[in-house]
Amino acid sequence: MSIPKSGPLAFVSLVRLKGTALKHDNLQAFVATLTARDQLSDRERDVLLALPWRRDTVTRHSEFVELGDTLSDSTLLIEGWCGRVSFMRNGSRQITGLNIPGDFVDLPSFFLRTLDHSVVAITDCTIARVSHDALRQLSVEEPHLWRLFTILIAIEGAVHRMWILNLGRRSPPHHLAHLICEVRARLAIIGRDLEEGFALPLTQAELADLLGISIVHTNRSMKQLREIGLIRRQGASYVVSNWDDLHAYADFDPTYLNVFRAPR
Amino acid sequence: MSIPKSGPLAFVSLVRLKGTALKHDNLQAFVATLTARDQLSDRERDVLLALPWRRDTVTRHSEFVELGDTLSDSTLLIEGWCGRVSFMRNGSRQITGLNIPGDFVDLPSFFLRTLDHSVVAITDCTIARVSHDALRQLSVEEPHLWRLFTILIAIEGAVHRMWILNLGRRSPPHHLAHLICEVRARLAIIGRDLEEGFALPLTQAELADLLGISIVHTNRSMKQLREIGLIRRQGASYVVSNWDDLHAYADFDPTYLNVFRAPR
DNA sequence: CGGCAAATTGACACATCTCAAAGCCTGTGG
DNA sequence: CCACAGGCTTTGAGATGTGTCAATTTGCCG
Repeated sequence: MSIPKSGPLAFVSLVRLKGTALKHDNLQAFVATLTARDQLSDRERDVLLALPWRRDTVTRHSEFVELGDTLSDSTLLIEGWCGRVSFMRNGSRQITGLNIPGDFVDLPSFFLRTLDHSVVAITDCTIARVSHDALRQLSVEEPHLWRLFTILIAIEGAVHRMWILNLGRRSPPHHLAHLICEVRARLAIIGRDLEEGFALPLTQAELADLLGISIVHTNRSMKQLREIGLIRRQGASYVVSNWDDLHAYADFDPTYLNVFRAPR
Repeated sequence: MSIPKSGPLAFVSLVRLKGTALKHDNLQAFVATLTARDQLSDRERDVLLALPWRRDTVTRHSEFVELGDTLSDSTLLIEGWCGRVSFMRNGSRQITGLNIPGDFVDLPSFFLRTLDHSVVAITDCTIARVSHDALRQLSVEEPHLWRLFTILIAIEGAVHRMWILNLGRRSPPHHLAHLICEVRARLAIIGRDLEEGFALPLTQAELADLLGISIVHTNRSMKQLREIGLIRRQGASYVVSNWDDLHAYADFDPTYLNVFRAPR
């Protein structure tokens, strides 16, 4: 694979090759998502850190993986939120996945070559890229670690199925409530759940694209949760009054997130 | 792993252990889904056939993988259609995936241990089961084959994302049209697309659970496609008048199915 | 304080659901 | 060969849910 000689691609490569080395705690969230499913030896942690990561930052709203790109490296999200976005020809968008720190955002690109969707930064993000070549080598030398990566893909599949259920069979307020529960459960895995509340950094327009409804109706759904007393406003963000109530309302069962540590 | 001594589990095991040997062409569809993505050596084909498959049949409407089961083997679909079904506590169902011959239905269970959904036979099915132990061994001895299995999971993820887009942003008639296009494209991969038409063996009630709408509205959506002239009735089933028109109407782009042969 | 993005609201049109009744097809028994 | 039962499809009518448009309010930041 040769480096393109000119044109926009050359620029892209330059951008991709910059980036600073990774500090140890940059991988904290990633290690947490892995160890939530299986034990990691100290050696394996070192192997992870020793990968040729290239740290980089990305500003809100930038589309750092574009639909149809043929990628040569995969991106790990270190800090911030981003979302998978699918488009239709008529321009409407649907958020098909939400990623938080510790998510290996486009591991699928390693397998699929060309991605079926874009990845957009919802907040400013810190990311780290590794080359597919390095991953390929890892797959040979570290079968256990590699198996865990595959499990992450399988888990994302389970999350996708839950979203399909949410879209197909839950009313917007229930869907929204379920989303809040899921996000909080996933934040808990990486040790970032705040008991007092939750901060969804999503605009109501973005939430609408996630819930598959209009902005106005998103607003009304939020209002409904507020009126039922499940969430309260607190300054700019919201607070969940009682997580048990919200779980019950949303019919939330975290089993699909596969959070249990077992040798696999 | 010992065989349970009594109770329903004993019965289940008995059922699972029966089953006859696999004939060569039973794997035709599976080999086709693999070779649509990468070349397979003759040796690899032999390895696949040599796996300790146990052939079995399953009748329509039976739920042959149940939500929460902890499985010790994975199921390949040889003949017939089945669907992944997710439930909510209130009993409503959502079909979160559709499987046709050649699909490795619960490969995910190998990674997840306990499944987040059920698998239901939509028609009478012929299946083949392999033990997770055999798969584990394969993963060590046949890295290339194994990588292809992982790719199948990643592709299913892409299909899930398309379904999320369909549910969130396509109107029921467009969603239905898209489904028909997808099914036909997937049947083509295994060499079973009929130029003259299509036969969705799904009841309108099942289609409703897939489209996330009511039965009545499913019927009206079908009618609408009929009135636009995209499909015609022919006896009990339907015929697509013009696939190009249907693709255009559904905004169908098969890229997400990842049908191209490349070394991976 | 002014400006801007985001959130909120009201009014009305359109989409979808529910309930209930008919119609249609197919296999079965007389 | 006909009548019938049962499962599926189709239709109508009224109740709800959701979208669109357009205006207003809120909160943040310089």
